[in-house]
Amino acid sequence: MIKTAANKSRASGRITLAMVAERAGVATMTASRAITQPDMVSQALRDRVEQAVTELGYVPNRAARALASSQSKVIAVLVPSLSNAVFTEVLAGVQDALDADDYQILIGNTRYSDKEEEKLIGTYLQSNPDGMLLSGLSHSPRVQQILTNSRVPVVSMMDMSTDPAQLTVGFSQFQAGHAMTRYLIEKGHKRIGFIGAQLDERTLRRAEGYRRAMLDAGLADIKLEVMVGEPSTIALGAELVGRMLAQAPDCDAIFCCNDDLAHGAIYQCQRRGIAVPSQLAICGFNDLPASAWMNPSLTTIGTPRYRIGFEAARLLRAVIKGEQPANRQIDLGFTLMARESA
Amino acid sequence: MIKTAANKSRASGRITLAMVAERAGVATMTASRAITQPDMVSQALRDRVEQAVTELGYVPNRAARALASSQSKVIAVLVPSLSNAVFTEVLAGVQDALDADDYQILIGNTRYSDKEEEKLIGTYLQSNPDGMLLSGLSHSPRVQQILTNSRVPVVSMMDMSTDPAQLTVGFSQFQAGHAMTRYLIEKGHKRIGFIGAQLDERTLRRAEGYRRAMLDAGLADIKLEVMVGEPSTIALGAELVGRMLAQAPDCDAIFCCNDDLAHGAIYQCQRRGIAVPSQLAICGFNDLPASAWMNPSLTTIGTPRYRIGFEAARLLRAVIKGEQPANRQIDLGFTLMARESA
DNA sequence: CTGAAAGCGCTTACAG
DNA sequence: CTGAAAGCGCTTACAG
Repeated sequence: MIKTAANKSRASGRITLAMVAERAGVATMTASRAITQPDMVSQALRDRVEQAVTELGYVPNRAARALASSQSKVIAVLVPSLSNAVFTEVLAGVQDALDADDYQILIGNTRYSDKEEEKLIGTYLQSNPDGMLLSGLSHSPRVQQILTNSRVPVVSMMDMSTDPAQLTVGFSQFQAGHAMTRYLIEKGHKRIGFIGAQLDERTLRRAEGYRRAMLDAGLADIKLEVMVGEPSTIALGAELVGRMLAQAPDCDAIFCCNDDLAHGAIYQCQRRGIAVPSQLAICGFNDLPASAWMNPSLTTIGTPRYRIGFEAARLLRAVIKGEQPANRQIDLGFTLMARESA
Repeated sequence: MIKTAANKSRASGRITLAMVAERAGVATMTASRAITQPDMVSQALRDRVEQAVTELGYVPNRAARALASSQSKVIAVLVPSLSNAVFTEVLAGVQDALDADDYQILIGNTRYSDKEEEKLIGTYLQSNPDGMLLSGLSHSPRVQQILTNSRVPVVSMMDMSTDPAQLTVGFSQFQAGHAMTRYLIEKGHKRIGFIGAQLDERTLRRAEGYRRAMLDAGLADIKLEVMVGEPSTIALGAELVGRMLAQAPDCDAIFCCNDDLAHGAIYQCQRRGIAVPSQLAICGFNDLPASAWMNPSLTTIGTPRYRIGFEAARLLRAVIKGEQPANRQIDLGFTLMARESA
């Protein structure tokens, strides 16, 4: 029967469990168990199956397993960027947390686009994932609808949610933006600018924190904001510091919404002969590796992105296993790194 | 029959093609065709199926499709690092090249480990990928064996191969290392150090290029090499420039095997009051974004990593489709970026 | 501990 | 252009 199957035109040519079973002289079922639940098979048969597996070079077919068990062992992770070190560290945390569990991790890059996110979620849903890890809290209505219908467990990463039902791991982007602004105010700065790019939800929340602090201190001025939708780069930071200075020449400190922009701002100041921090204080957000090393070193917010990925994956795994997590919202906090630039 | 199926305990609860077909009043086959080969179905039936799909919110089951068609529509990509911008750009190229083709891209991070690579390839083979994209030419014998047995098409990225049978997209790491060293020699430097970290195959090939040039110029000296297995970081570059200077105090130029190390070296020189390039010339490899902007700007080798990913994916796609590529080895070259630091 | 039967949700191959 | 049957390679649910 196995041989006939192999002769039929639809056979893939791969070694199948049935072939392994035949070689080991057991039923397919037993071969299956010997591989996936070895404890339930006698030592003797287990050995014979293992040997057949080795001799034949058997590789299980994941599609067949997924179809039969309706368990895909797939976890999809969506991040808005792969060129941003923040998210590659999130991914590293996710991978480390799931490493031993035989999960297949599907990494999706939404490129900061709701459309891309929708497309990726649609594609990934075809793989019937056991769970999903999403970046951010804000998703298009369609995405929310699709997610609800699919009944796939979802954990949101990066920011804290106000909805207690939502599973979330991150820190408050608003509070971090507020804390950095308070730091600059307490240093005696009065004309504190904010440079924001990409304008993703995290940047917008940081800007809200900045505005809250400026308003409360009576320092708010719309001229002190430079917001652009382009992706954050060093080159853009260099350009925007110029724009800020043109727009608010008396600006004495700039809070950049991330370190890339801040690096560009500092390099630009160096070229223009603007002393940092004495003439212009500059700070960033995320604490990338270069920030501690450059001269002047960069004052910034340290963010726990590796741990966000790690804890989010643990939380998702627990939920997939049917556990009721004690804490559905995990706030990992942030750290203000006061250095030379501000 | 469909209803009974839904009542059986093994049903997943998902909407199936059979349900769509029933709703549209056609056979499952026709529903299948209406979705995957719409041209082969009459307008009337196609519309009815489409409507049923929408009403039911049908999502195709990829595992079932893969199993029935023995076509996974999966392409696996293995890179040694996700924190290294070089490889995230390679991935961006791969994604862009495959974007329209409905391929599912499996991204694997080998962390510069042969063991991890072996493990990932084993896992990915379970998904019966249509093709694989690998970083580098050097793989463990076991991996080569597994790959050969699997008969999965493979394209190697990053370096050029001497084996004409191998599908390869990249540039010569050896020649690039050689060119940078020649540049420093022609600038009049005599005591040119080489700093290498991670010691992956690309770094080793660059070092060989350096040695060849030094040897030919009669400048070779083992004291001028600092090679360590740790991952490349800015912090490590800062440390190793100190080690180089301790080991070869008369060193007048340093070729760092990548930009991260070079950045660290420059920052360290700034802190120690060593003038770059007048006292010590420093150059790197890869031309990361910061390299053009920092002060002094970094002399380095520009590498076409986005295009490597893009062209490698195109080549793989062509091979999967059964085409005979005109060129099995695509050399994308490199560019020496002469700037302020050397 | 072991196995024969049925089924997971699709597509292939063949007819009509 | 349309469809009934069989099969992809595994696991579940039941028996023994």
